[in-house]
Amino acid sequence: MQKRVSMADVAQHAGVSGQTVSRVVNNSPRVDPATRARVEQAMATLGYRPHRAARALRTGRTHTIGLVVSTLATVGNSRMLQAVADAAASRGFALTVVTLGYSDDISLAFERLVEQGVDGAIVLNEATAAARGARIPLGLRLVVVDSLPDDRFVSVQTDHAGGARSAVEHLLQLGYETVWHVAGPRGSFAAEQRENAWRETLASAGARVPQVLRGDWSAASGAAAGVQLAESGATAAFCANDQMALGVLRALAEAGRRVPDEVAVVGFDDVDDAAQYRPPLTTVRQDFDVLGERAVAMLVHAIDGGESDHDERVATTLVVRQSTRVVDYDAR
Amino acid sequence: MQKRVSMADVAQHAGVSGQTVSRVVNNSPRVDPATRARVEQAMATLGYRPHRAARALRTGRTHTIGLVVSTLATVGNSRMLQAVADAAASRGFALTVVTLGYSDDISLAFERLVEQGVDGAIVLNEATAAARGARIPLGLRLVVVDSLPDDRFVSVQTDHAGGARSAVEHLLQLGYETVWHVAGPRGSFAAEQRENAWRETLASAGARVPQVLRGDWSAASGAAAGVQLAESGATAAFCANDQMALGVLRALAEAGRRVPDEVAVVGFDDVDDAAQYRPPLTTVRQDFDVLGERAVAMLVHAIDGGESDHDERVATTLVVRQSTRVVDYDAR
DNA sequence: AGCGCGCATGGTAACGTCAACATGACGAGA
DNA sequence: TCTCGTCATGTTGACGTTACCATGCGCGCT
Repeated sequence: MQKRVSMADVAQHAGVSGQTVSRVVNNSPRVDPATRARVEQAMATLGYRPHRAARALRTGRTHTIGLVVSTLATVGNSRMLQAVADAAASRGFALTVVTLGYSDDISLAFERLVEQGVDGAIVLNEATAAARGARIPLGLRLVVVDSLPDDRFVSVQTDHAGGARSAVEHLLQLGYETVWHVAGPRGSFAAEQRENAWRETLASAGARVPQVLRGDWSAASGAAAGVQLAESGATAAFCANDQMALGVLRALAEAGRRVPDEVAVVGFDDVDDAAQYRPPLTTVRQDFDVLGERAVAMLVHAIDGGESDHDERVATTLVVRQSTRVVDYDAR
Repeated sequence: MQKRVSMADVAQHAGVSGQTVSRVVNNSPRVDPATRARVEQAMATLGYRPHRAARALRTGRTHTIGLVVSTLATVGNSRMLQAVADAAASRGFALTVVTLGYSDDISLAFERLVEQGVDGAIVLNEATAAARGARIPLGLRLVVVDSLPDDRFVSVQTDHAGGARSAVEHLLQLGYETVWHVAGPRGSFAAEQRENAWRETLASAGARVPQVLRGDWSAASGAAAGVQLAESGATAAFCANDQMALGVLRALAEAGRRVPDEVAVVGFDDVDDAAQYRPPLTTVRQDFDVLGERAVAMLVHAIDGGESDHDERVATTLVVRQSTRVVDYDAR
């Protein structure tokens, strides 16, 4: 690796001072167009790249944001990661990823981020409770995705309640007398929101509220819930995510229940695979790209010293496929 | 944010020079145990954290590695990302993620990484060809996952050929006269390896080699291939990944073919969901954790100035589930 | 003509760290 | 006793950048 090109090199080559080069790099208006052109020419010739570490040392800003994520095993988290990565890149921010691993200790993740000198971080975490209790290092700007509102940080969330309501109402409108629910794990904000909305929608429609079944987002846990659904004679089920719905579909098939003829199933997320489940899954689409984009936008705004906005909410869309169908009264 | 604690502060508090603090931080042996204890005490009291940017500026090492990934839409890539993140964290390296987006231009990704000053990078890229042509910036240490050997970088790969062979042999041993193949996209190293091994295994068993079908790793493309499989009367199919197998399973079901009774299906990857496909999928397990761990280990070794090792290969395991079964000759 | 002001540019120091060299104390061997 | 080597520690400067202040020039106004 030959010696790296510094501002001083560019300055000498262009016959100006280092300070002027700095001004060109930072788009300062106080530069004569002719000089600017000369400097830019020199930068191109020498292949100059600003040195982020030096800049960070001087300014205290690293132009790097962190992403704290509990696990990438769920497809939703992976999709969010990609959305966040792209949004950050388009703003010239680097993204560094920290996973929680088995430890639920989010404080540890914060420590790491501070040490790495990120300007701020986005938290994507199932464990709402953990985030609440955690000590947030002073000066660490935070945007939390899917969390209870908190005055220590700004949050962005999918409209889980609205999405769940649309799913349950869809099933009720098709003629089912009630809808069972396969919920996500306790302590997950998203899971709680979806479950509550499911319960409330049933209640306000005057429908019976069955015992809630609970999984951990994995397809395997969905299958376990599916066995129970089959045993309890459920005719319509709303699953808190698509992967659990996959497990439910398999369990129902093993129990000899046909979907949608005997049992209707709805998921949440609309992951790519959902259209290829058997049968293709009716589900509530989350717009991960918008969610990631908003999270980054709000974080960068905060980093630039802007006021903390209000919290934001992103709408969902119900995607109807073949796992739900109008109840055929004659056939029953 | 109050002023950050620097070495000078610790030095003053402990009554030593900054240099001695530096030595303590870097575990230099030239420090008296008593002094070391005093300095460590001071660091703890003041809550000192080394400033990565300053260190990077001085040493030229950022203790950060980059991950270049084409997309996170495939479950395999997400799993790799998690494995790499954990392996990097356990070595005290930060991980920054760069996605390629729509552009196939990996040189652009390299530029970004160099600018961010990473010490090295791991490349996870479908587009083998793109990586070959790309200009690699001088001094950027590289470990490429799943690529043709190249003397400009070290590589780690799953034993795609071995895995594919075990899948095809499994089917042949069950009694099928031949095995169809749903391949991954052209230009993907992994896809090519699996396809070639499939072809060779059939050939050396004296079996007919059917026309290859091709997808793009997505479940939707698998479904398209599944339609063709049904039309051509295939009785056994080996899919280049699990997600395409999911699509194949649905297409076969729609065409009225029962799996495994009429058609046997095998996948590749063993993603978490595969056990909940209908029927549960026989598949070739890739050990993503080992793959990620090895990639990081080799990269860190290279960064520390070690010699480039030979390329490495990680073994696979065939996981037999219900999508394959011994051919029932009587029933045919 | 003299004065002040806006504008382009330059000089200098500092961000926190670490490598290289310098210093000083102490003990062993001649 | 003198010298030399070893070890713990201190001093200095530099990595590349930018904030702050200084400089000098030209122009318009009194």
